[in-house]
Amino acid sequence: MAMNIWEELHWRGLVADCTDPAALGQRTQPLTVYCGFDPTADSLHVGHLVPLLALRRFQLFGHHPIAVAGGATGAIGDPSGKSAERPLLSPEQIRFNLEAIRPQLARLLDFQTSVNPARLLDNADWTADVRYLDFLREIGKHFSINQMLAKESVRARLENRDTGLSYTEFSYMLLQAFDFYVLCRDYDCQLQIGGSDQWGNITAGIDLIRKKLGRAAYGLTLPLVTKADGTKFGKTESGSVWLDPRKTSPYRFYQFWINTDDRDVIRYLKYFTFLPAEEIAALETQHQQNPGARTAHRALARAVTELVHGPTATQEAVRASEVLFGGKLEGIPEGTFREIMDEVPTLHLNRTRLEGSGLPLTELLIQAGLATSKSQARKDIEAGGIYINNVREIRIDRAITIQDLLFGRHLLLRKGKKQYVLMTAE
RNA sequence: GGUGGGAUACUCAAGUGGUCAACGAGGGCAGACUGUAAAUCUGCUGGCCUUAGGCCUUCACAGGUUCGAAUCCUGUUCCCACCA
Repeated sequence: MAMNIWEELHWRGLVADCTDPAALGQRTQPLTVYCGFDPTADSLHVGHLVPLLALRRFQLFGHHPIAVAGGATGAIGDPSGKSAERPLLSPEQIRFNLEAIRPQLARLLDFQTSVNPARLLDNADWTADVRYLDFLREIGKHFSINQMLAKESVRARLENRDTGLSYTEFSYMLLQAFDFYVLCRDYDCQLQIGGSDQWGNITAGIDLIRKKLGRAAYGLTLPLVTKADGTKFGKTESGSVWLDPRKTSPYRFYQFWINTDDRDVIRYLKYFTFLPAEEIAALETQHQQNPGARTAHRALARAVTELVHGPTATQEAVRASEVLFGGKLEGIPEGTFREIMDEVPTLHLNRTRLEGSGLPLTELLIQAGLATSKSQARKDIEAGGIYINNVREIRIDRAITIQDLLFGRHLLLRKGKKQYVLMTAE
């Protein structure tokens, strides 16, 4: 049976809230839907995938998606969900971030299809030249301070006397409402989606549209991605998981998904992949019968990595993972090492340092970033947490020499279960 | 402006002259068990030295008292509470 987008979003658990589920659920006509992405960093991260993929889901069901890169809103800073005032980004930084984010937004949407091609817009295009007085008269007049103060996102900040809220960030809501209004007026956009923290901003836009255009517009928020252990989604020891392969390699990206908590994996398959319901149901059955096989984890990691980094990079990430976590390194051809080098963090080493008595392992660990100090390195070795070429090394006075190199040039250092650094001696 | 209280390691939080590199909790790292999961248990968690152990630098900042200070005194900065 063919589902519509609303049923699709529901079974995936992607509807956190909706302004008018009845009206939207009955709509069969294609709809124009938008979501904004502010250039707060020089890359999107995994948290952005939910709304971005949601746009794609709308597109797959025949609707018209618009991704808005927030050149204007990014200059102000959204206070929603933030506990403290953020420093303003410099114009150069915003421009730089914007250019980095655009291709990432473009990558997951289809701009070629003739029926409902995606659009990528920048809200600075219709905001930058608006004069302050005009904005206050045309837009600001429609906003009631009382209502704005009542919004959760604002109230949370006002209740906290320490952090407060600047007029600038307070105004963010108006800018986003203005975006929705312009998109509705010029592109017939009637639906805005966003994270659940966007509810206040979205409804502000809906109100503005009703007052200025006398039209009905809708909002739908997506759930905040949670983790079973209560920690924040999208973070690892080394920080955020980015979509930019230069900031988070495809290997690390793949590993991030592989390491998903058992309790979250099925939910994530629904959130982050386009796999059909039957396939996810099958994976769920397999997962419940034999969680140790990690079939669902593999499917999740592969699918998401493919979406973001493409099949080739995914193949390499899978390959690297199989080699590194497959156990013994014996019998692995050198060519595989070369492939892995692009995926795993790699350190180049001057060959002469390994000659003679060699380089102390403790120092090497520091250079590789696997230890912060010599004593830490020593402790890790003593605790049995250090592996050379996947063989545990417990001698703290161990030195690395040319004899340790695989194929005369590679050395695989490992700390704990899954922190690998590949070293190459030249 | 007045009075009182506070500032301790990644975070919270003990410690009020020596036994303090500093209790405890959380977090982090590692180990065991497993499945690159969770839970549980164990060890580590300022730096340096090859271990017992030793050395160096830390308790807001700058000085001082003392054989000896995170702890006492003086000044400085910043926070909080109450009163104006």
